[in-house]
Amino acid sequence: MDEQPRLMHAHAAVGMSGHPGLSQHITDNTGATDGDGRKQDIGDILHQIMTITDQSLDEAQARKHALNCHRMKPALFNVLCEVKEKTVLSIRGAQEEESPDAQLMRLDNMLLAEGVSGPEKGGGSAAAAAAAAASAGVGADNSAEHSDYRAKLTQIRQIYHTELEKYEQACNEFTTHVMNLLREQSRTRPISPKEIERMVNIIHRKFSSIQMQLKQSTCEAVMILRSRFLDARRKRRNFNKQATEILNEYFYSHLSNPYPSEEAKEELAKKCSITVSQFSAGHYGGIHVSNWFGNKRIRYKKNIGKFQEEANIYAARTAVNAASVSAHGSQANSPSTPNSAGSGGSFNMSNSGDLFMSVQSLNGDSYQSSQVGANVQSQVDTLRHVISQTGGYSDGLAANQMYSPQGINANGGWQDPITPSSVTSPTEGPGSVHSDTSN
DNA sequence: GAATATGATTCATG
DNA sequence: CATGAATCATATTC
Repeated sequence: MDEQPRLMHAHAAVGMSGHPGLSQHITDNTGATDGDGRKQDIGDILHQIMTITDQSLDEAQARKHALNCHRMKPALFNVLCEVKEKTVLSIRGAQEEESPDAQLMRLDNMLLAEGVSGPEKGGGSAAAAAAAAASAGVGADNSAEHSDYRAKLTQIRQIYHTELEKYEQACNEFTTHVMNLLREQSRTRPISPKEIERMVNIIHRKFSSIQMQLKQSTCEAVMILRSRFLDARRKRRNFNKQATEILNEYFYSHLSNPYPSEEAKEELAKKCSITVSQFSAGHYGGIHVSNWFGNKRIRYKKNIGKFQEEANIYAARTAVNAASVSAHGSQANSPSTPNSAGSGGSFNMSNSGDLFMSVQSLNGDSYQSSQVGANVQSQVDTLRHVISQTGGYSDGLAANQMYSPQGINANGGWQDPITPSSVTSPTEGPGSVHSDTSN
């Protein structure tokens, strides 16, 4: 393929030689002699070609037609062909690969992840939402909370798609137009299919760069939208009363082991979100419940006294529930163990109360054993609370005593449930309470 | 507007 | 990876 250019020098020379006399021989050329006439002819043609862009459309059409029919046309065409081939050769190879490919990929991925591009709303929304959620690192929240977000996203998606379509259409139109033009021109000047293809490629590249801009701005819009909503989500929104009550209920009725399983969390989340009204509807997920329990545990432990009242309240409530559920057994109204009242204030204080020892061991068992144990434990917790309430509620000294967090550590409450052996009285002084509750 | 409550996040740990 | 602990940042309260 590289050998061709050799032949062209001659022709090129002819073409070149025509130029100098170009402007002089515009007059008629009909009866010219061989040498002079041809030269003049060529000059004329070339001139016409050169000036064709300056003419009006009709004129140009007419001229074009005239040129096409000219007897010199095939020869000139050949010349052009060869010159072209040469230039094409030099042009070829300058096809740089697209560098913005990576970026485009990123944009595409993001759009896909955001659910902007990709499958349409219908079946795709779930996957899109999942992808979005996954990318956001936020659990699978329900859609209620995000309806606004969804709506805006849909809006963006629509704009994006219409624009994309528009671009696509424009691109196609333009491409076909150019192709037609080139095809038609290929009768006049040499245009290889490959060249047309190249042209189309160029056009496509141009349009794809436009598309990239579109994608970029779409991404931006989505980012802004999301950041806004993410911020909104990040902003603290308190659980409403019902939810906190539900959570507290669970917490205090499982005080000795306030670690809800995944299912329990889910259930709690569901329960909360169901009983919840408007603004935070659907804002509950396992994550929130986990957060809540995490915070609750640590804060409870940090300052048990502060939560005492609350504990009593919820304990009583759940006790009532438990009672109603489990036939009887709510004779807790009779605080048979006054001793336990004091320690009862702090459930963890595991003083020397036999009851608590047994309870603890019970707990220890229940950790490993099946749900039966859990149930029993729950009941035990409840009862404990009731006891503490009925017994220790009146005297404030209980509240004072329960400040000692040693109870938790001592009886291993949450920390080391499996080894109740640590129940043995702690050597640690009660003074450790105020370790750093300064917050 | 400071003080407190509280949900979320981050980081270390086992 | 779930949890505890510390911390952040906002909401609520006074």
